[in-house]
Amino acid sequence: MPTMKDVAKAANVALSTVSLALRNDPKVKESTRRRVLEAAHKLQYRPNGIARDLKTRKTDTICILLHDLGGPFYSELIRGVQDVATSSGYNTIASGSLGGRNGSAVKLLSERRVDGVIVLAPDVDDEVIVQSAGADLPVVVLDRELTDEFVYSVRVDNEQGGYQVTRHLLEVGNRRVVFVSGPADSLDAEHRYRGYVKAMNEFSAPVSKRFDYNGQFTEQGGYTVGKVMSALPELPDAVFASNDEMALGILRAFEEKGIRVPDDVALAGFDNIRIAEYVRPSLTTVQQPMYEMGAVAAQLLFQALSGSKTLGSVRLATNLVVRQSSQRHISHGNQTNL
Amino acid sequence: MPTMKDVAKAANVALSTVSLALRNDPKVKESTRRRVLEAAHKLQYRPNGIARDLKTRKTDTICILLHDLGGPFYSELIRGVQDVATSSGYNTIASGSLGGRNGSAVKLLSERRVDGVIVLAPDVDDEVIVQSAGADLPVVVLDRELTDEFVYSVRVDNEQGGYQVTRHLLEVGNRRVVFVSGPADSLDAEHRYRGYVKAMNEFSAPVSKRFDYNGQFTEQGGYTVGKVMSALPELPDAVFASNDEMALGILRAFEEKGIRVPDDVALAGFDNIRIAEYVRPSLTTVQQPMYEMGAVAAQLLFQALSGSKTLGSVRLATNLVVRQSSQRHISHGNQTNL
DNA sequence: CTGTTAGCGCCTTCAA
DNA sequence: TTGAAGGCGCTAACAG
Repeated sequence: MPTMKDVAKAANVALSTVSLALRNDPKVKESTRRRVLEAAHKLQYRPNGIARDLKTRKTDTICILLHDLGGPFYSELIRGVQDVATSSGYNTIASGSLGGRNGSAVKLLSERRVDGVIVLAPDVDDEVIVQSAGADLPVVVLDRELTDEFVYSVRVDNEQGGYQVTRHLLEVGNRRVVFVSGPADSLDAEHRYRGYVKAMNEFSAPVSKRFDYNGQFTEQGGYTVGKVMSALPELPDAVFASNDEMALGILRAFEEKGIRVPDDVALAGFDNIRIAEYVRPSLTTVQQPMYEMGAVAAQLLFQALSGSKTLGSVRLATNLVVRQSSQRHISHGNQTNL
Repeated sequence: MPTMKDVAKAANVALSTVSLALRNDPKVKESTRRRVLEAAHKLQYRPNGIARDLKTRKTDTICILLHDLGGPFYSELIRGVQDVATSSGYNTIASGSLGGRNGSAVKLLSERRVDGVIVLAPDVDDEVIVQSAGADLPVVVLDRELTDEFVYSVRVDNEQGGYQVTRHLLEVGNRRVVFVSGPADSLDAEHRYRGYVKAMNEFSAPVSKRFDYNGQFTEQGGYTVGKVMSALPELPDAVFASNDEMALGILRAFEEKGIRVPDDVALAGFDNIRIAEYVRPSLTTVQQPMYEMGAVAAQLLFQALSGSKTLGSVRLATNLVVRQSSQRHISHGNQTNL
C-alpha cells in the first residue's frame, strides 16, 4: 500500500507538496501538481483516512446507533438524519448496539471514531452515554429521558398520542376501552398509558386493569394477549395496543376466534408502521413524525458541534391516523384516511 | 481530552506501562495496574480508537454498504452479516451510498476505515469497487456480476425464482401470463424475466410483450402499470410482477377498477417482503434467502481476511411462497402457506 | 516488570 | 513555490 511518501519519491517532490497537490491547494504549481497526480495514479495511491482523522482530530462522520441494524422500523428517521448530515457535509453510518460491553456501540461511543452520535437503542445505559459525551462528542438521545451537558434529547409526545387514540375510540362510541402494554420497562408504553388514562377520565370511562404483557412489543406478544382476551367471558368495546406490531398479533388472534374487528371490538395501535395500511381491516394508529425526529436530532447534533448553544431537549407532536379498525358499522372497503 | 501520556504522568509510570496495563497484559504488576487504572479513571481517560487503528493497521470493523440506509428491505440480510461478524469478533457498521463521489461510500471504500466491505448498492460503480478492493480490503458484492482478485460475489438465482413463480402460475391453469419488469437496467429483473421465458416456453405459452416500466421497483410504479393494464381491452390470466412492491401497486390499481385478484386475474410478486403476508389477498411471491445471503457474504469476507483461498462467487437458491393471490377459485380466508 | 524509542500516514507550521 | 521537521495518540520492539 503506497503512502504519500512513495508518491513524493516517485514525483520527485517533498511530502508536503504531495499533500497540498492532492487537495488542490493553489500553492502548488500546475505542472508540479500534474506530476504528483500522475505518480499517485501510477502507484494506485489511496489516502489513508484514519491517519488524516488522527491528525485533524475529526472524522466528518456521525453515527446513528440502533438497537438492531436489522430493524426495519426506522427508515424515515434515518433518512431524516442522513439528509441533514449530508447537507452539512457529514457522512452517516449506522451501527447496532447488540454485543454489550465490547460491542460496536461502546466502541463507537467511547473511542472517538465519529464526531457525534444519535442514540436510538434502549439497551445502551444512560451512564455509558453520559460518560462518553463531551465537548468533542455531542450525543443526541431519542425517546429517552436524559439530558446532560453534552447530551441532547428528542422525544415524541407519547402521552399526547395515547390520549389522541383513546379519545378517538371513546368518541366513536366505545366505553370499555382496554390498554395493552408492552415491555414492563418501556417508558414509551408508560407514557402512552398516561394519555390513555387521561382520556378515559375525561370521558368518565372505567380505566380497566391493563393487559400487561411483558413481551418485546412483537406481533407474537400481541397474539398471546389476543388469545387471552378472547377467552374472557366478555370482550371490551375497544382495544388500544401500545404498538402496531402487538395490534397485528391481536388482530390475528381475534380473526382465528371469529371475532370481527371493528364490528365486535374496535382496535387501535401505535406507530403507523407500513403494514398498518395494508392489513385488513386497516389499522387505526398514531403516527410518529419519524423523519422530523431524525432531522431534528441531526440538527441538534450539528448545532452542538458548531459550538452554538442549543435546546437541551425537543418534544414532537403525534398524529392520529384513523382507519378501518376503529370504525364501527362501516364497510371494510371504505377507507377513511391513509 | 487526556491521552495515555497524561495517565502515565499521573500514575508515575511510563507510557508503555499504561498501554499494557489498560489492555490487561499480565506483564504488569497488579499494584501498578491498579494505580494506572485509578489514574485513568480520575482523568476520565478514553482511548482513541483512531490512533490505535492507525498503529495496528486494522479496525476490526466491516461495513455493509447499502444504497439507502433508510430502506427497510434488508433486515434479515444485515442480521446475517452481523451474526457472522460478531462471532468473528468484528463490528459491523452500515452506510448509504447516496452522495456520489464524495459520499460515505467512497470514503469507506477507499480510505481504509474498515477492514472489509459488503456492497449492496447498485449505484456504486464496478470500477470503484475493483479499484478499492485489495489484499487488505476484500469486498463482497451482492446481486451483481463482478468478480476480481479481491472481489467476491454472492447472488441469488433470480432466474430460478422467475421460473418457479411462472411455472406455478401456469400449473394452476393460467396461460396468458405477463411479466412486469422494473427499472430498465436492473440485472435482477432481467434474470427473473429469463426464468419467466423459460417456463413459458416449457408450457408453450405465449410470451407476451413485457409491461416494461422504468420505475424504481416501487409501489407507485406498480400502480401505474396496473392502471394501464386494466384499461386494456383484455386482461391477462396472470401477472408476474418482478418485485413485491410493484405487485402491491398493481393490486391497488386493480382493486380500484373492481378487478378481483385472484378470481379475475392471478398475481405474483418477488422478494417476499413482510407486507406480502398481510395484504389481502395475500401475495404469492418468491422468497430470497436474505439471512443466508448476508451470512455467506460475511463468511467470504472473513475467509479472505484470514488469507485463505475462497470461492469467488456463490449463488443461492430461491423459494416459492404460494399465497392467496395466485389461487384461483379458492376462498380468500384460506391461506395455504405462510 | 518497567522505561525508552521508534514509527503508523498524514497535516502543518516554519524556513528556504 | 517547495522542503524539513514535528507531532496527532497509540503500539511494539528492545533494553534495562
